[in-house]
Amino acid sequence: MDTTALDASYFDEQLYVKHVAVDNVIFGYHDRELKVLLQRPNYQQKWTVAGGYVRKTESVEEAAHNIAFLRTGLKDLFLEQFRSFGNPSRTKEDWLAIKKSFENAGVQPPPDSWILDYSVSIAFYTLTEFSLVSVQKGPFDEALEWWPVAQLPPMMFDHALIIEEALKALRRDIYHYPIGYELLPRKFTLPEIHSLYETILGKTLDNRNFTRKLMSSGIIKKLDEIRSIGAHRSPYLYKFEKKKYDAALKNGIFLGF
Amino acid sequence: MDTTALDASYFDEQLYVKHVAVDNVIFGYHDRELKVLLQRPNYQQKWTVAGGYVRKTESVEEAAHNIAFLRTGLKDLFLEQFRSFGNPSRTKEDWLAIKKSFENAGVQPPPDSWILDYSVSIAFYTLTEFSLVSVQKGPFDEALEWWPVAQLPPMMFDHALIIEEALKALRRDIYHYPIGYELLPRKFTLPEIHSLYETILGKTLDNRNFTRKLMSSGIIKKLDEIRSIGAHRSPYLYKFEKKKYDAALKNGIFLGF
DNA sequence: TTAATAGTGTCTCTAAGACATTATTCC
DNA sequence: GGAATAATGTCTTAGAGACACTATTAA
Repeated sequence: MDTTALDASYFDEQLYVKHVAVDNVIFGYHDRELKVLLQRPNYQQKWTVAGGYVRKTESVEEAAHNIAFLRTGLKDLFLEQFRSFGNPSRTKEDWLAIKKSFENAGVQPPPDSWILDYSVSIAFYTLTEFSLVSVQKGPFDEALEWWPVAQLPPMMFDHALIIEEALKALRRDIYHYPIGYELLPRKFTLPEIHSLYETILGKTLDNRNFTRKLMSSGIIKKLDEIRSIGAHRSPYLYKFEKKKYDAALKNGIFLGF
Repeated sequence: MDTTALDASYFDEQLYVKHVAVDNVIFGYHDRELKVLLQRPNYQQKWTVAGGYVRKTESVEEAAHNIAFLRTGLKDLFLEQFRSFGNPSRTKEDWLAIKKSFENAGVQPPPDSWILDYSVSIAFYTLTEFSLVSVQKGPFDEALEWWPVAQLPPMMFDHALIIEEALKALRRDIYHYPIGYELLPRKFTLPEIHSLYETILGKTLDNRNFTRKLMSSGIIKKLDEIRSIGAHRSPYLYKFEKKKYDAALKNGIFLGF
């Protein structure tokens, strides 16, 4: 939230639902690291999660999808609402900096704009395959970058907390949904998905037990292809079984790693 | 939400965060039934969940606690935020009825009041011990009653959905938190807690396995007392082990029933 | 003694977890 | 053949789930 506030159209008080923001923690996976897509508004030192507001004609879920689309160019990403944040002080401290940013951008917010007031943020997280994303910063962002969740830059507002909670929700959900589908390329190797789970859960998983459980769930399938890279044994490629995957999404599964 | 809107002070646009409502699904347990505390506004046929708005000086969690306190007279109840609801049509259909209720109550809302506009509802559920509650209806409620979740009356807005989702969240959380503590009297019998879990989960649980697992978790403790009722063997009383219970709340446990 | 409900023990089977060796590829 | 990484099988153990009888009370 709060960031895309810099888009001038947000001052249109008829278009948006006042006092309600949507923040979307966009996760990506690359180089054996879990990353978050963050933006830094013009003239700001601190970063924010991808955010925006809710049009009066759309649902909060649609707003969250729009935010993801704006920054990644991708539609229909996996998206989960995990919590809302609302208290009088969560944004106060950083308002002045934000206001300055408005002015630096040549936009003069009305002094009593609702954007500067108490606002509740409905937080989502989104999963996306890293290589598909070509990040697109907004007109008022100085930067839009992937950051490793393990080493975040200084964050505005309560956004460090929001990311922390998103990560908790992701770690909870990984046991119930086949998360890998969203974070890996269509074809992937066992070591890749193994490393993904280790990264997200932040612990090592025995490779034999991991493979056994994953295969017995039936959601991935071995292909008759090999990826040749390097001076060592080449790994087989795997893909998700769409049917099993959809069923798992819908009904939940239990993957007790 | 939406209901306590009938309180005239909600028209004070300075006091409350506009467009943000809090709905609180208050669960109680009695007579081997899981119940929800519902209110019916004056002159309305349909019922609503306990709800209200957020003061600009408080957090959404505080608002939810206040709502629970207003209706039950109890503080510090177990309270979980489980989802937010926001789309353009969720309340539309029932606005006219609500407006009528405003007027019947002798209160004339300004025609463009934010209360009638798009509003997002942040939904919580609360657990409370049935016998402790003396329900207190608000000035604009015609009724405030416990209803069995299995047989709900006609509900306003999307409140049937909200209750359904609250129940899903409760069923999810029952595996991770020692829910019984909030819904049972301080001293209770094994058949009582057994029946509580069966009711919430909507399935029968083998009494021997249930007892074994519950006791091995250590969160309840057998007392040296018996409750004498009826022409049959009298059950022992149990109580929760506060320390183990607090640890379970904080760190989560796994009760795989 | 009977009717009603409370309380408890054992067996089986599945699956989680611990653990180490062999296989492939390229240099 | 050596270095690097991929792949795979077995044993042990804990716990989930199925199952039925005995104990207590009061009428």
